[in-house]
Amino acid sequence: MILEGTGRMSLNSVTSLLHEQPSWTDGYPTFNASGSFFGTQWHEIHPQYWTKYQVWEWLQHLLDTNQLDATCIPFQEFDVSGEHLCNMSLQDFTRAAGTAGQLLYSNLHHLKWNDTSLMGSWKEDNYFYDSGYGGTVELVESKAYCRAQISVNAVNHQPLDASDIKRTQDHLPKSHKKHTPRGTHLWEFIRDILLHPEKNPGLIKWEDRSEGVFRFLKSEAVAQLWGKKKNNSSMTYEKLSRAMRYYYKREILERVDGRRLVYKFGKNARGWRENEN
DNA sequence: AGCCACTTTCCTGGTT
DNA sequence: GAACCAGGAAAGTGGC
Repeated sequence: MILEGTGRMSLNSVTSLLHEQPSWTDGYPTFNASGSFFGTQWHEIHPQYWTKYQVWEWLQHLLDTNQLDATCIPFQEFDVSGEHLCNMSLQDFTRAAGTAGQLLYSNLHHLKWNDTSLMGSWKEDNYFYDSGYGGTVELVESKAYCRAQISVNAVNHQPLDASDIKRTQDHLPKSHKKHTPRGTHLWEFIRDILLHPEKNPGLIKWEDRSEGVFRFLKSEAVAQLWGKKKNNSSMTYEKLSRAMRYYYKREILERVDGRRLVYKFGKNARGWRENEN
């Protein structure tokens, strides 16, 4: 699993995470054979024993697999251990995360009562949301879908199955079904690194946060991370940047002249603004 | 099977 | 000269 796009955490917790993870200190994540930062992945053990970081991973996994907007889950409300998490009531979840709290509660409930040895397959199978392509899905529609997922899930009190997915998709406008690749697109991958720099520090930074201007600090490291995500070990910044340039025409990115490694989000890029509703 | 969106790969030529 | 930028052309990939 590639660790991209995490939630917001307090500076203290981020600092403690950095201390917990020596391999992180070079500014570019390294992975052991299981692909985990800490040796044991969150889905391999009972939620009761999750560290704060694993709680965080679980939240991120829900966002990633369901292609939910990062604003759906307030990460700062979940700077807690697995034990604490398991003691939280539905009301606690709702208070912490609003409507998304029900989704979180249901998923956690499922994990708590299922054999952890089965979680690996569950983890792979519970991808029940494909985003629209190229950032053309309006955020409002995305949130409506998010609500649809939550309501279906809340009724069942278990992860959505294929029929749930079908049912939910049937309520979507036709445009949502046009092209629905799994996983994020390049611009979303870049956006998520920017939104959660604590996960991959020092790779890309905002130059002008409000204008959506950003700069690559370690261009080849970003390319390698992108390649890792796409299972392509020969990815280079040269090739990644070609894909970036194709975004100009689609207005997902705007050209920034004269500044090396600097790009700017365009009007068709979603989810990068601080208070995007 | 074929279309489509989205890259990926390769390239030439230009700029910093 | 290395690193980056611009964009054409074509191939590859995966969903539908």
